[in-house]
Amino acid sequence: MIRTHDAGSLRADHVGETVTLAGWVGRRRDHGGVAFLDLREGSGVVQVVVRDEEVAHHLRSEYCLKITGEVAKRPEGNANPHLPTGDIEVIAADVEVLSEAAPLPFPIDEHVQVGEEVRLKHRYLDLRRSGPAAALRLRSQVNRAAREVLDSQGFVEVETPTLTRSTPEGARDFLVPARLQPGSWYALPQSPQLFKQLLMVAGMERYYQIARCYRDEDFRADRQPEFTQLDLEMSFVEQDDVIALSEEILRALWALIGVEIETPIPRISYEESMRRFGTDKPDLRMGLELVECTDYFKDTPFRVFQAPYVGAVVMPGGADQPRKQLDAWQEWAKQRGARGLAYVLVGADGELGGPVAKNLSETERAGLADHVGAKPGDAVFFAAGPGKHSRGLLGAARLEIGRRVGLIDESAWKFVWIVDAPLFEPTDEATAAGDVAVGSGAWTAVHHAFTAPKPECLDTFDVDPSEALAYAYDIVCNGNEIGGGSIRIHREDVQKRVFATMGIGEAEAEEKFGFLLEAFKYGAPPHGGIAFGWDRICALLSGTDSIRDVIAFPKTGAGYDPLTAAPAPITAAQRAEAGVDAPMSKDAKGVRSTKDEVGEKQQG
RNA sequence: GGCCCCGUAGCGCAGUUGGUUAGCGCGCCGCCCUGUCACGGCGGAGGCCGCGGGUUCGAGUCCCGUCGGGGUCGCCA
Repeated sequence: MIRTHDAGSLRADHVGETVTLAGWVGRRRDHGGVAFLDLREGSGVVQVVVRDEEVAHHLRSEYCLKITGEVAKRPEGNANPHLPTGDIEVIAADVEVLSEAAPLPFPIDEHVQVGEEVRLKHRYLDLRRSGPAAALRLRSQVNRAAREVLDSQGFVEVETPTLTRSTPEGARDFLVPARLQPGSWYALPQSPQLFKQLLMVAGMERYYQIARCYRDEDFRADRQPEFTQLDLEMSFVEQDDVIALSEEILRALWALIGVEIETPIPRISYEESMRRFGTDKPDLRMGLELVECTDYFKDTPFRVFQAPYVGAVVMPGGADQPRKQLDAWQEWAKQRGARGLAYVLVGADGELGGPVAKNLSETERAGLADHVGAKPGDAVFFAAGPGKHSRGLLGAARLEIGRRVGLIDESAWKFVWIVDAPLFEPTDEATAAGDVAVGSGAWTAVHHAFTAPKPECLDTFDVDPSEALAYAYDIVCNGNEIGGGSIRIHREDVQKRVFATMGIGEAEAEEKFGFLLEAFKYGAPPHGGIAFGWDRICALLSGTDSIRDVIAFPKTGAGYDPLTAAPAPITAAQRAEAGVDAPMSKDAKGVRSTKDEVGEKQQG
């Protein structure tokens, strides 16, 4: 090693030692006869004193230096209590410039705000800053902690292919041309789902992988075209086993930031979550639940409330909002595809105000505040219409209210399992939104096509798909879904019935998943697993809103990498060699259309 | 794909009702400074106001389009 000590590790007991350090010039304070350099490297920062003005004068920010000198106690009154190394300094005897630095595109400084675009373009400089660097180091610890838990439980870490056939999650695939078979393409995996099930058939019994996944969809703050899952699968287990293991992993992760998760983590059913919070990923850092009003308004004269579902959510202290702000709520609702957000204001005297109030009957008005739990001074927002949509709107309103009124306990970590989700949902969105039972055929898997029905639904799931519950579980933290999994189908006959319910014929199933169905013929063990959204979990642990902050080299919203400028055009020669333009064979056309159809039916 | 916000010096931003030579802070360059720690002082360089069109006597400012970034809905285990 070029250095003898880590700069950040030096303390008062090193005083008198001669050390050699290597790192970067942070801030420098040149007083003419004496200059102070903040030498920064992975372990931290230490102040170096250079008394030779000839040496110090030409040093610049981010020069990479090797410094030899003696550790000295700082003169009386000159200690810096803000620095771990603040009691001492290194008196430089020799300064060697290992590497000069050009003027920087942005300052490497803690307290200077820099735009994300320029940071990503020079991400290697961004990562010299303590915040971004800490995020990557924490992520490394997260990986280690998970591996320790899984290793102690006898899990086998297996790498699965990234050049593969499309897996059936339902997102768009990234495709890679196959040079040796022009016209045929690999797909990058959306997840290792099928491979991990095959590993169960293979008798690995306990598999895990920190797996890169690829989905070609529109991106968000919490989405990247390539992202990471902690993916695992276990044989001979039931839901409780996977949940127990998951909780052990989560405890180990949150312990890294000094948080103890209480286990068992509470579980609520999908139905209950939708009813109380209007979402399948409730943020339990705040109370304020939705109030069912369908029965309350069953004889209402107000036409808007003559709907299959009417619900409400209270905004504490919302009655004194100016008209402008109440109008803004209407805009807010319209942005989410609703017609508006009906509201009633409860006056200080208990009298109801707002445009909706006068449309209600005398009795309805009398008992309303009581029914929804509103106090004088509160506002009550209503949504009426198809259940799913209305609940979704109220659920979003609940969160928005929480943010505006400050109901969310930002210091809390609230975990919850969402269990007993429906196995299927109607393919037709309009029908689904209307909550109207549909007759036959058009069903799609809520989770994915390999999720087992709960044991009690095993006989009836294809007779009455709307009532069938999935043997699935999602883990939610502070309103973020951070993982989800299921017990899988391991019987060929059940798998075929699920495919049939989804309208996937035998030929299609054979074409698409023939290798899996074949595998299930040879003594497939019962198995189940879970996948955690690793980027999101790391972002939560780092206290950042964007997963880009916990990815070493992230892409922008358009899937562009500002650093390497990928994706980039290819040459004509590359095109020809890759076989991108190979004519489509008749066969290929057939395969393609089958694919499209299946893909569509398996959305969600 | 829809909607909202933002593009002004290397970075962060200001720029009035459309009106002379487009500013401020940091950084950068030069000189000075022996105890600073977001050191300080003096001086200096640095601009296709994202791009294209339009309105106007006159556009950083108003209008249309476009590109880029961020957010959000759709989409997405």
